[in-house]
Amino acid sequence: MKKPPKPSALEDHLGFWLRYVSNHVSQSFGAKMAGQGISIAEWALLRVLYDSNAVAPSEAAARLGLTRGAVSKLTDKLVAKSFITRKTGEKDRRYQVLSLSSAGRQLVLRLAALADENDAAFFGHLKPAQRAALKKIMQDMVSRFGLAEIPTE
Amino acid sequence: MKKPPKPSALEDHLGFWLRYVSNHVSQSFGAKMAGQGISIAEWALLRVLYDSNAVAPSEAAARLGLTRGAVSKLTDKLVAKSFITRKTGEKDRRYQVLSLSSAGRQLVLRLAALADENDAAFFGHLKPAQRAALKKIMQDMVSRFGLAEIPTE
DNA sequence: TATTGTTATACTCTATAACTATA
DNA sequence: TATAGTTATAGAGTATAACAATA
Repeated sequence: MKKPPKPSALEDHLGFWLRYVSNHVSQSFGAKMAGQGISIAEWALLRVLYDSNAVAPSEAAARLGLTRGAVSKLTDKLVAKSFITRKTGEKDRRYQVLSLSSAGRQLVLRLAALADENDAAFFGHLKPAQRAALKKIMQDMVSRFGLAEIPTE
Repeated sequence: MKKPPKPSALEDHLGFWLRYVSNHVSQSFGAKMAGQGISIAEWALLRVLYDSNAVAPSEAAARLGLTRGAVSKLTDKLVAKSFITRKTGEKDRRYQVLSLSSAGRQLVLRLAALADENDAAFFGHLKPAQRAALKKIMQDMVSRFGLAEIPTE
């Protein structure tokens, strides 16, 4: 009697476990952001603008790995919520200048605190050495494989 | 002069790095599946059916953390591709019985091999002890936080 | 009534590519 | 022509909830 081949199970893969945990961490984070009326993609854009205020949409798109169209829509939403402003460039009127409003700047501080909180809730129980090792492995992989796109999902 | 507060950066969070890597691993895997004409969600359903052939859609939905509606559509697609069959239950005609066709069974073997390949490509460079530690940490988190939904994305 | 599976509808997120205005 | 931003369209994936068949 021939026994059926036994293909690997989902749980045999490290990628499965990584995704499992990562999905939950992100969902939890997404829920915290949603509680503030902000999507994760919006958060990423806000965070970019906090670091270098006055960024053109095309530049933001490049940094976030999104299309200009996607950034255009994110911008619409954030402008509608008064967290950012959008002005036409002075020298070259094709460009726009995106900047955080002061409400936007405050929001980023609040969201960053939530991000810290979320990370602590999931990883706080690990020993510092474990956290460091985990981070190092992930960062190594990013450079080893030349992984490009930043997670915006 | 008051200096602006410095909120944590995206890269300060372990969750960010986990997602960064996980996204790439999954995208790569998804591309391999797509090469076989199968989505990741379809793959997950196929894999469930391989383990216990003759599963009701509602049961599959429960195992995968999807709605019955979602499973209904996945089933449509897989039946159309002749990888699974769908019969009405004999005892209780409300239930259906989903089973792999022999083509489906072969497909699962092929896909599982691709999954192995994908995992090896990303994690093969790690030392066995590192892989084990990584897996352990992830599994610990799953049980520690009672994370329920299996990743189907 | 309760449950299974189906389906109509909607929503979110994103991409592609055509379009407008500016250069 | 070339580039920035916009927008029309589409597609993937999923949920909600109403529905038909069956129990």
